[in-house]
Amino acid sequence: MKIKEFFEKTVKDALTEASKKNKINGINENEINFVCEIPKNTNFGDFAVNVSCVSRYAKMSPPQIANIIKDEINPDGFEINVAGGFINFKLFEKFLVDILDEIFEKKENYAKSNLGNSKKVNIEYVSANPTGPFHIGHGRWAAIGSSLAEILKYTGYDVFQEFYINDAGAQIKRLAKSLELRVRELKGETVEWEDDLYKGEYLIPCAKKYIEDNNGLSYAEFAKQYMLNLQKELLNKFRTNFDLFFSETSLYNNNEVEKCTKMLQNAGKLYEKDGAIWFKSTDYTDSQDRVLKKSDGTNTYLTADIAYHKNKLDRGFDLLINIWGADHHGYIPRMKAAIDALGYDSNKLEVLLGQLVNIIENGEAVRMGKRKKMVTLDELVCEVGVDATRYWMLMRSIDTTLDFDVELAKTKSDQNPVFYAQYAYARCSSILRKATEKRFDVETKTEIQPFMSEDEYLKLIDEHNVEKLYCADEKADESTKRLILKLEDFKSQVEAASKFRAPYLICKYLQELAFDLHHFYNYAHVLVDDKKLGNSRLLIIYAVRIVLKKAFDLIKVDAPEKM
RNA sequence: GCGCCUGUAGCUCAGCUGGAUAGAGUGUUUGGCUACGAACCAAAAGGUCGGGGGUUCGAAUCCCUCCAGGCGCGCCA
Repeated sequence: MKIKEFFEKTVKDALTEASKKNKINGINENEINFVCEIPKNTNFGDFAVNVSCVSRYAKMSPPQIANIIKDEINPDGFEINVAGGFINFKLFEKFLVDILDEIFEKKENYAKSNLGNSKKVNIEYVSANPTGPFHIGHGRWAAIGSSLAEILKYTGYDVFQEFYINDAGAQIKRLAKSLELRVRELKGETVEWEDDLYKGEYLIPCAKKYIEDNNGLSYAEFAKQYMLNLQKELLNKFRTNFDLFFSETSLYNNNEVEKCTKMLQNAGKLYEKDGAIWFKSTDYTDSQDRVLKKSDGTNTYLTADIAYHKNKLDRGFDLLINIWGADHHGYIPRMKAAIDALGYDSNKLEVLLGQLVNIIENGEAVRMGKRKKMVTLDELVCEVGVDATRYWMLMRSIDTTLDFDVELAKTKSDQNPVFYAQYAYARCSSILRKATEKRFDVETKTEIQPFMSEDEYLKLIDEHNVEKLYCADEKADESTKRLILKLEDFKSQVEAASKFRAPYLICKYLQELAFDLHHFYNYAHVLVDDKKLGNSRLLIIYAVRIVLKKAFDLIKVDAPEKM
């Protein structure tokens, strides 16, 4: 059990007891939820529970209530004091040792949970058109989707990751035309480009390949495959691995679009107007009805997408998570309407709306667009690296617009917070290496023997017997306690990241844990002569390293042994 | 006009299931390497939590309203 939950329960049980003894009256236990938190001012204690919320039922002042509850608690392993409406708890060493024990026992499974109860989740993200290279915005969805998938898996969901290829529709015709023009250009022709074509230079190498060997494929097929392969390569490099690339065209080939439309018709949700077929989405929460079949006989994007969502639901997923850009927000009601109209439960669709990424160049925001030259995700990754790019994309809540200053990212990449956290990991690794290496004593100018032998080290880790956490140094002891409590907090953070679909919480946690480690390092020398103390501190470093590694794994960022 | 998101330190952002003196990074100023990595740490300075109402013992947090910015409101995808 998490420490916070333990104290919440402790207080609640004490309240129940006090109520039984009629020391407190008038409470409705179901309505009282205590929240345990870490006081900002740690002089009060390590944890605190505010009991003021009881006062409105009990008609007593918060301090009175706090004292009554305090008397009902039998402190074991901690001490209690009351200040105002707060009951403060100060932990004894044993609590901290228990935390370290748990980490050593669970190792790379520390903080793992079954929150998701093996629920089958399909998470769909990026889903770009195969008409051009990814821009920086796609990088945000790739980073968030792939990290969220890791977090959900770690908290007990059965996760399936999917990429929807928008390979049908008018944009593919334009792509084919664009390739054709590039091919003709390469052959020496002078061609005329219409405004809505893809004039980006990325089609030139594609055209060269086409001329070399097109395998009998049409311009459309060739360009589609070429672009999709480029996208897959980059996703792979960006540590974003999908279980399935689902083609929109396949829905047409398998008649699924038509079948799905027919189902809507049978449900009485379609009508004809102005030569087009409309879906009566206003029967649900949409603000207007939507066209499924245009008057020229072709389907809209929505029509195939509805069939796609039906397909996903038919595959037996309990939950569909889609990551969409905020510009698609108006699309949610019509999709939910379609799911309900088909007889499924639209609550199974959960759309995470991510605010967009602004590119800042020379201090000005540049509007994104595929048809003009701009920084691609690939270029960015080449310049600043996968780790920094992923971290940058993840570290803010998806509710805030991300301003991506390309110049800053390129020239000052070592200011990226990811290095701060990675440094903490490298530092831990270094200390653990140093423990069994010979060292140089600067005063005596002699070599001194290693802190411990390899065998002793292995035995220490294996037995992980923490004998002495505290010394007489107040700063060292304080930083020790703080660091270990931060390790315990990882469980809460992973759970919250999963529950709120918020990978940025892991980044935030990494910053905090790294800070506590650096702080500890500054005040508490690890390899000290006091063997019991030194061994215990070495074990703390080892535990920190386990937790840092796991946090990095969840966001798919490297944890370097050296930097 | 309607819908969603945002407004907190010079800048970038946490905090938003209501609780003790509103936090971090960065920038500025200052101090700390002769033991395990100074890519670090410590200290100072920096705030009408966009404005105004309301709810209550208590509001950055909840409700109402106004203001400002972003995005959307297609027989585009």
